[in-house]
Amino acid sequence: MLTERQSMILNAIVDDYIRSAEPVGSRSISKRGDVAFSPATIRNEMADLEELGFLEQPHTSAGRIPSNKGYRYYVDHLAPLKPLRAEDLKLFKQLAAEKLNAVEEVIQHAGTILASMTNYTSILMGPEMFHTVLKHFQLLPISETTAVAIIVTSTGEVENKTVSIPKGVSASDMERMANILNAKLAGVPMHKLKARLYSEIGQEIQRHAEHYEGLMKLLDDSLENGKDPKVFLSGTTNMLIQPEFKDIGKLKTVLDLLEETPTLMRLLNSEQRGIQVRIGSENVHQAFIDCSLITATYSLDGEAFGTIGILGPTRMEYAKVIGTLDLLSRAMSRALAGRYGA
Amino acid sequence: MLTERQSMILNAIVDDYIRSAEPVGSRSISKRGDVAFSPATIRNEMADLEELGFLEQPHTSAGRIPSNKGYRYYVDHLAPLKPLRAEDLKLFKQLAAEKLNAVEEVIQHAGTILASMTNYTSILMGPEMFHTVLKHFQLLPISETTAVAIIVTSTGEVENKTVSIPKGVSASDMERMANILNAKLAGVPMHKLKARLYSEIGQEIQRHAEHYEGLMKLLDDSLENGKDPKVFLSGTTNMLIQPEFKDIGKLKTVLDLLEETPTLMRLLNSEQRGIQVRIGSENVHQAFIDCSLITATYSLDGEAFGTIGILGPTRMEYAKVIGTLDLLSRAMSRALAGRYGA
DNA sequence: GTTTAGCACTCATTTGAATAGAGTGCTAAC
DNA sequence: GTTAGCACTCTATTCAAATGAGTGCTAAAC
Repeated sequence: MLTERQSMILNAIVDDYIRSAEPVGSRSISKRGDVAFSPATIRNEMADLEELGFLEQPHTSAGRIPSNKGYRYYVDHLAPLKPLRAEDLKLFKQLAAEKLNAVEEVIQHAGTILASMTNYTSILMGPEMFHTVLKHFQLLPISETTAVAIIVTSTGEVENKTVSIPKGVSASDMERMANILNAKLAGVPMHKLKARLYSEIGQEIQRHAEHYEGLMKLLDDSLENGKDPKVFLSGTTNMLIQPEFKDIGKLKTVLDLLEETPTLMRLLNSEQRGIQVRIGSENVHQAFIDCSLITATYSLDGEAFGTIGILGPTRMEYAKVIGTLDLLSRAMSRALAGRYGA
Repeated sequence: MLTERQSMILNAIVDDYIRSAEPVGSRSISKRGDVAFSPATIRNEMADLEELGFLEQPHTSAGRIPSNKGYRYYVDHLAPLKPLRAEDLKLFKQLAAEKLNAVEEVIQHAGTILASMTNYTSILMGPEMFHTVLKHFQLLPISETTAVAIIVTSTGEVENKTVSIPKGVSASDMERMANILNAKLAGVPMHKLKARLYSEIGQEIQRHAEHYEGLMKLLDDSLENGKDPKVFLSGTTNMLIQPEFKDIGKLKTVLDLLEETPTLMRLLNSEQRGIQVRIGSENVHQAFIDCSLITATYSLDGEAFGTIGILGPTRMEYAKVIGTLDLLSRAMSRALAGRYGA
């Protein structure tokens, strides 16, 4: 689609623009050395590239900036990942070495590493609960009217929810319930718990206790939580240092969206494994129109998958970020592997 | 210290400035109606007030703005709290009515209400653990090498921590440990748990098991968490809409500090009960030099205290915020009262 | 003695014109 | 096909003048 030279020039422009955040002119490209043509020649090519939609011109007498299409081409034809700097690698090693026990700790730590290494905002999602199974269930009375339901999953995560105790249900009732649940539901995937509760536990409970309705309500409530993976953010304030967000309005739109966990989850989610780059308007959400979101997936014992991502301006250091995400997602998969059997 | 008239004028200036964020001149005060003097008279008083340190002048030909001392006077002589708007009261009623079970849910919800009502940033701190006592302890093996320690407090909060199992410790060992802890430490205040572990549980464990060192380490680790109250933020992006933070540098300083939970906790903490106003440099932390922090305490069954606070620019709607905090802290105390016995 | 009208003065902000500079597009020469 | 040269466009900068909000002071009015 593009000639060798056009490709080189586009590459040089994107590179330059990523560094400087200023429209780049023909002269500066010519001087870079890697494209040994005169400014005039480069100008001709730039005009063509603009016509093809890879470049844009803020105004007639300015240099060119990459369009979304331009970034897309750049990313798709990115040179092989360059190795990370030694100091960055050290951080990864630390992650692997550090004795982090719960999955969530690993994730959170990875998030801060990611944000500090890239100077962008990191968004990490815990593993989907698809392959996570119930390890232990407990129902603990706190007062006359309330109890705490505790769910421990195979990944070591502990979910809890306070529920109210229906009238007439005694502490021993609850203990029996918990025992039944543990016996019948341990090892069942989290997202199937509720269905199993009705299909298998229902009649059991009817046999053992009187307050069928109340108890079922209690258990149903107890299992309510813990299906949705959590979202961890780090480095949100890094957004402030990007010149494209010196406009506070734009900034607020983005930061506000970052607080909306459910929307964020929808944006991060994708069936696809591996690295994914969404540039500018490729992001469905209006608020991310000036942002690029790069995500990678990590796995937990090759089964459950989680997502790690970086959000930055479209003018993002793609090469570095993609390389970092790639390595970190592997590092995470490694750090998590084997620790938590299903 | 100030004459009646000076006081009125200062009041008018602060009021005006809070609304407009612009230096206010003698003329506009004169036209307000509540200070029926000519601009010239008001100018004289303003000059005096400036000399006394209550006002400042950005430059010679500008109006005056309140100094920290001016705000302080304003706050200390604030007119009796005006009643909230009907729609705001409705939000409070909702808080009380809604069936929120865990203390943390109540706090979090109160935080969002607070932020949306005031358009500032709300900072809420859970009740200090001073009067919270241990309700239940559990140690649950997850894999060969790791276990989850679960601590349930009298307030219904569930803390959990993943710990590694020392070599040679069996599942039954752990079960016995948990039983001992429950028997001996239930009802003990959270902040005393560790001390009691060593003073009372030590020899007990020595008698029952072989791996004394490993077990003590395990239990010590398990109790590590859960002493510190949590901090909840809401409406951080409201900071962006304040004109005083259109300077991104300043903004970042503040937002960065908001991410530092421990520092935040230190800033919020105070022995004092009731409402407290810290204006500008009265805040110890450099980052809050242009901010005011207003806090109120709520109680949980009259024993444990938590803090709710609002962070905004020094040019803050003090009357409204103080009124809101006052009512909300009472509403929270009410909403929490009686639900969670010690 | 207190209050106020009047007025000269100050200083930030706005406005507009002139200028500089970066970069382009086109043409003609190499 | 490539490049030097040049006219042209448009933004950003600079500077001076105009604007206007607001003050401080003085002298008159109450």
